[in-house]
Amino acid sequence: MSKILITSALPYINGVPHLGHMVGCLLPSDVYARFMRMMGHEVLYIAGTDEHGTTSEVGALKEGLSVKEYCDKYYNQHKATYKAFNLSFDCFGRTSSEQNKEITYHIFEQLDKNGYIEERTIKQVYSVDDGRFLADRYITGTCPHCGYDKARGDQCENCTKVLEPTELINPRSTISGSTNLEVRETKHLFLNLPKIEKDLSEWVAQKEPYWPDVAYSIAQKWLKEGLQERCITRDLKWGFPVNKPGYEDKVFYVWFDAPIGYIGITKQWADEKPEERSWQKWWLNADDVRYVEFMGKDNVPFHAIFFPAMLLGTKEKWTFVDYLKGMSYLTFEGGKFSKSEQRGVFADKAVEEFPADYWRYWLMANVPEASDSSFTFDGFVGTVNKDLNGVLGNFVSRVLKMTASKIGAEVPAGGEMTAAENELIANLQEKTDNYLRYMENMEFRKALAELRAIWVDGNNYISVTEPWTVIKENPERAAAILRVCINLIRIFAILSAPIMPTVAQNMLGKLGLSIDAHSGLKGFKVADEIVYLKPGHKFEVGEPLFERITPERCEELKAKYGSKK
RNA sequence: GGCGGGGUAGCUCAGUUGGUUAGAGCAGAGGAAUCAUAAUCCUUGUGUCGGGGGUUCAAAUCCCUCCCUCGCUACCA
Repeated sequence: MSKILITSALPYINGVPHLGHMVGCLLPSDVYARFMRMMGHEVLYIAGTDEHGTTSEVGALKEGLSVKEYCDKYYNQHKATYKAFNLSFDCFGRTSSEQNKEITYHIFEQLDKNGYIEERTIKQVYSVDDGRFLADRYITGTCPHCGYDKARGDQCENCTKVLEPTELINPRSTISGSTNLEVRETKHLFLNLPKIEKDLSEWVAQKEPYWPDVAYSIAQKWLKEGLQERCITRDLKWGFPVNKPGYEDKVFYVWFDAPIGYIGITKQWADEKPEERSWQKWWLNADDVRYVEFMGKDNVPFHAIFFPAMLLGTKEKWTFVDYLKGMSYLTFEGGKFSKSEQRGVFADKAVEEFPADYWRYWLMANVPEASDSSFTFDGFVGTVNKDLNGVLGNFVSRVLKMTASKIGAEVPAGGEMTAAENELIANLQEKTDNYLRYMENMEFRKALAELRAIWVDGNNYISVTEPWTVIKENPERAAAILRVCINLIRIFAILSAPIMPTVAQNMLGKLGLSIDAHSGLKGFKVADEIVYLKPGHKFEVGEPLFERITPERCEELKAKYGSKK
């Protein structure tokens, strides 16, 4: 057993996550956490909301709430949505917590003490009417290159040219529309990344064999171009006030305290039961911890470069990421998810339409590992009807109904294992080994393809052995076949549990078992598991595991969620 | 503009230390079976591997170039 620390990139507080967010980091991290627990490891699985920054302040303004109220509201919404998706966090915390403040201050003090913090005076656009400095992105104006009148201060979306906000013609505040803007000087703190660069390069270099290509190449790219000093403070109200004399009216940049949030949230978790939990055991001088991070590809530089640099600069022995799983994006019916355009399925609506496990299965089977992948309702409906209803659900149904009607609602007695069973066992063992290996390596698409192939073997076995025919002349043999099939249901449930926890429990429930009572996945031996349930063990047929989705329903969904522009 | 990912069957995607006839699932076609949710099982692929050029006995894979697409580009997070 080893200690596995798992984090998912922290979703930003503003708004409801859509399926792309779910599959980009939250869901795969949950599947991995559940899997590693079933493999017998000590897992700590941490996530939470990322709350600071201008975006929350503006969002709160629009809703007429204080920033605190705004964040409380959306924090609860996030939490409820993830619960509905069955995400098994050990703690779902917040970057605005007192614990995170404490650790952010500590890390800053260490960086300052070690000479990595610099004071710089910069010029920035100030909006007099808004009473705040504006980030480049919050300034809109006419592009000097192409004349597009909604160009942002950092880049023109029309001609894609990178801009300075001062280049814009007729600049105005995106927040209020005010044109009463002026450039003011303001003093800020910078993290001296060039001074840390050498240590960081050495640290990245030793990671090469372990990181996925995407993550490693992105990290290399940043190092190759050379790091610049990075501003870590902002002129805002919502954030942790900077704990350095002369900076009391400024806060830390959201990206400074957000990754520290992983540590801060771990402390939130520990503080719930201080007598038995310790955050340091996971984060400081914790040689026995393997740390795996999940995130979208846009987040890789922050996790591969800036966060490790911050930790290196403290000269303390923090837990650094061992494996960085960077995901590509999920598109919706070939386009982007867009809340403003009402395109795409958002997580809270998704679980109102179908049980979470339908989504969990489809998303994990199509997770964008190597490149962007595309959600389509046709694909989703096809998968639910074919894989879940046809292959898995129907197998459970045909086995239990046949046994109940022809023999009785208990595991039948009699008969022996034959060559057909030995072949089945060998076949399943090979596929199970593959499945476990893929899951351990976080190759989720391959893992799910293998899991599906395992279910297919069940239907294949029953087709070949034809117990419905055999029972007429050789009831003993039919009993042996159906006994194997009922045990297959249990095996399928256990193997599927990390991906579809509720379905797995439903399957085991039919057999009068609980998910907690199984023997785990480590060293899973099909030959042993296939004789686990003995003759006489009662079961109930119950309701079908899944519901089919009709073509009409599919069309309704497409219309409802804006598949057609 | 710069950098990175991707472009493979009708659809969603595997596949590069260069090597027989390029694969899977779905969809389509044919068949088997009738225990089961009109479910299942088997069989079935004439693909300019984005275009062009090059290296090589041999290229989806390596090199050059062009096109399309997604992302990043340090003050969105």
